[in-house]
Order: sequence, then structure tokens, then C-alpha cells
Amino acid sequence: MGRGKIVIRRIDNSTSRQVTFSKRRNGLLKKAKELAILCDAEAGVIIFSSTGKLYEYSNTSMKSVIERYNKTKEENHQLATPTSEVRFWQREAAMLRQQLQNLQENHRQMMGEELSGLSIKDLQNLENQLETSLHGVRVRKDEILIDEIQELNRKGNLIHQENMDLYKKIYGNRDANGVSRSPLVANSLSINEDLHAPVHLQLSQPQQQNYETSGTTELGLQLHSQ
Amino acid sequence: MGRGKIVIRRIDNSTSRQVTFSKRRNGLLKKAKELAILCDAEAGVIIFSSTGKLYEYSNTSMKSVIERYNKTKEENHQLATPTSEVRFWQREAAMLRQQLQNLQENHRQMMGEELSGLSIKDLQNLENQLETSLHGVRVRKDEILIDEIQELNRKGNLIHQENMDLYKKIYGNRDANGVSRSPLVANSLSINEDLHAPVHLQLSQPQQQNYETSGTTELGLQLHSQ
DNA sequence: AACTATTTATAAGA
DNA sequence: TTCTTATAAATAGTT
Repeated sequence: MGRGKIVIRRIDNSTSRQVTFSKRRNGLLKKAKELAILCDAEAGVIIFSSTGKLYEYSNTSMKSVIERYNKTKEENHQLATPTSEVRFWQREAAMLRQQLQNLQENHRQMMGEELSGLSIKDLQNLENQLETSLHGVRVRKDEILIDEIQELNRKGNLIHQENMDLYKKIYGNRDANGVSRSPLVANSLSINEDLHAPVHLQLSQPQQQNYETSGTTELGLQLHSQ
Repeated sequence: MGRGKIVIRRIDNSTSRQVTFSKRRNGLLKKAKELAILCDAEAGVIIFSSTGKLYEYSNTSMKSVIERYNKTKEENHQLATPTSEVRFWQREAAMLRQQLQNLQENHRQMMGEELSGLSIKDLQNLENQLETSLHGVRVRKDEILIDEIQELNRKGNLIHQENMDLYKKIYGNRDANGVSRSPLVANSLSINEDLHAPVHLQLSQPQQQNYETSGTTELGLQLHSQ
């Protein structure tokens, strides 16, 4: 329900994830309210954002909803005494520690370490994943470089145009074809072309290029810092 | 969002209230699920129909959501009682959660996701790391395959030796040179050689091979299972 | 339970 | 964040 269709999977970009969270959270709370009113139901919604902030709605009270829930589930819920609170946080820490360990093991394997426990099948999957990642990284790198080059070309053209105008102001319109023979203007043109031609050739086959040693990165960074 | 606009007030007709409840309940639970996935949030929804039936959704577990809800609420207006032990575990959990988030971000980048915040320099480092990992994985894969081949050769030689001995027992020592012309023994030899030569050629340039489809893996695994 | 005409939610862009 | 708008999704009323 928007300008484009989306797939339901975690939004990578943190800004748009935040924006979407805000919009959809409001939508969800509104829907819960409507359902409760229209259909005479008791509803409770609890949402924690990824940053841990709490949002909630209940047409009655959250306490009532939770108590009714627990009663229905036939689970006796005790209010948090100091002791049980300690236990809660202990469990929380244990769970987080477990998650951390799992992720760390996974991460080490992606770093090419601790491979001894893996089967050929596991290794093949890992290899495929790394190749996919590598491709993604290279695609993204090319995007940045291409953007920089386009920006540079745009600026180059602007400067070239400016030079043409200045040249005309100084020398008038006589000998208009001689413009390109002006040292100043000819120079700015040749820089532009030198940048443009070889870099595009390289970008057309990024998987065979090593930007670190080819000098393309240095060019890109140099341009970026200007 | 229907054939006509409605006002949000209790639906009088009990049948259509029931139908609307069913439709909107599903919609609400779906929305909650989408929000949790899209925005990396923890969500819990509890609904009691007007007849008292319970419907619920949580992307984690309702127990976890309710406990976290209670903890959050307590923190807000009950800063008075936290003992030092509780505070210790809270800090522990917060630290672990932070570590987990850092590692998750790192991990996603290694999966080729969430690259939009990275500079050319970062991307280059990531690319280098992925290439190193990939190389490590391939080296390990080759180790396994070479080990399997060596083991196979060893077994093959043992069997060959056994066959020689059996041949000698049956035919005695006459015509010793004719051994290699025996169909049985000649066959076991040729299998051994077929396996050895081409596989080593493939392993010498593993980066151009796909073991999954080349059949080498299947051969290797098959041998392994014998 | 399906079917659609409409309304509503919201993705993308400013 | 907030507004706008084109489009996707939900759903009210109908079959």
C-alpha cells in the first residue's frame, strides 16, 4: 500500500526502518482500537522498537488484558518481587549471552576461521554466501564510484562552459572555432576525457579489478575529497 | 476500505460484527507480524472476542513480551527498589545487548547487506576480508577432499594387495606377470588411477570449480561413506 | 467463502 | 518530522 510493493523482510536502511516503524506502529494501534470498538472486543497491543522504546494500546487497561490473558492461559503470573526480578534479568542475560555466542561462531566462520567442524556441504554453502556478499560489496562500490564520476563530469562540464563564456568575454566572438585551441580550455577538456574513458572501461568488469592496486580507488577518493 | 465507508462504532448486527471481527482480527495480526519483521521490533497482540475467545500473536513469545512490558513499566515509576543485584544484571544485559547489536551490524555487512552507510575505504576492507575468508574456506574444502582421496587410495591399494594375494593363492606363483591382465585386478587398478589423476587437476585451481555440480563432491562423499 | 468496489494504509519522494 | 501522492492492501457489502 504505497508507491511500490515491498517484501516483508527487515528494512536494511535504518532511517527508513525508523520511518516505517513510526507509520506502521500508528497504523497498528489504530487498527486495534477500531477492532475493539467495532466488534466489542478487548484488545491489547505491546510494541518494543528495536531501540527498546515501548508503545502500547489497550481499550481497557493493559493490566486487565494481561491478567485475563494469564487467567485464560491458566498460568499464574506473579508480580515481580525483587527476587524474581533478579531471576528475570539473569535469564535475560543468559539468553543474550547465548545469542551472542551463536552469532560469534557464525561470524568466525564467515571470517574464514574455525572451519574444522564444517562438512563439505556447509563449506559449499559458506563459499556461496561469501561469493554473494563479495558481489554485493563490489556492486555497491561501483555505485559509489560511478556516482562520483558522474558528479565530476557534471562539474567539469560546468567549468568548461564557464571557461567558454569567459573566453568569449575576453576575445569576443571572433575566431569562435579557435576556442578549443586555447591552452586553458583545451586542458580542462582533456582532463575530463581522461577521467571518463578509462574508468568506465574498468567498471564494466568490476569482478576482475582490484581497486586498491589499480589506482582507481585512489582516484575515486581523491576526487571525493575535493 | 470496502464497498462503503463506515463509522467506527460498535456494529449492532451480531452476525456482521462476528464476520468483521474475523476479518479485522486477521488483518491486525498480520500487520503486527509485518511490523515486527520490517522494523526489527518485538510485538505482542492479545485479543478477546466479545464471546471471550482468545487470539494472540507475538513474534517472540507472549511471556517474553509481558515480562519485558512489566519490567519497563516498573522502571518508569519505581526507581526506588532496585537492589544492587538487580542493577548489576541490568547492566550486564544492557552490555550484552550492545555487543549483540554491534556484532549483528557487522554480520549483516559481511552478508552483503546494509552497505549503504559504508565508505569506499570500508567497502574495500570488507571486500578484502571476504576474499580472505573465501580463500580460507576453499583451502579447507580442498583439505577435506584431498584427505578423502588419499584415504581412498590407501584403501584401494590395500584391496589391490588383497586381490594380488588371493590371485596368488588360487593360481600359485606361475605366470606372475599375468596378474595385471586379470580382469578383476586390472579393474581395481584403473578405478584407482581414474580417481587420482583428474581430481588433482581440478583441485589445483579450486576457484574455478563448482563441486556441487561437477560431481567431484558426490564422488568424494560417496567414497567417504563406504 | 469468494468476489469486487471502495476505502484506507502506506512507500517513496519532497 | 511532516506533507503529498501514487499505488498497494484491506475490507464492507454483496453473491
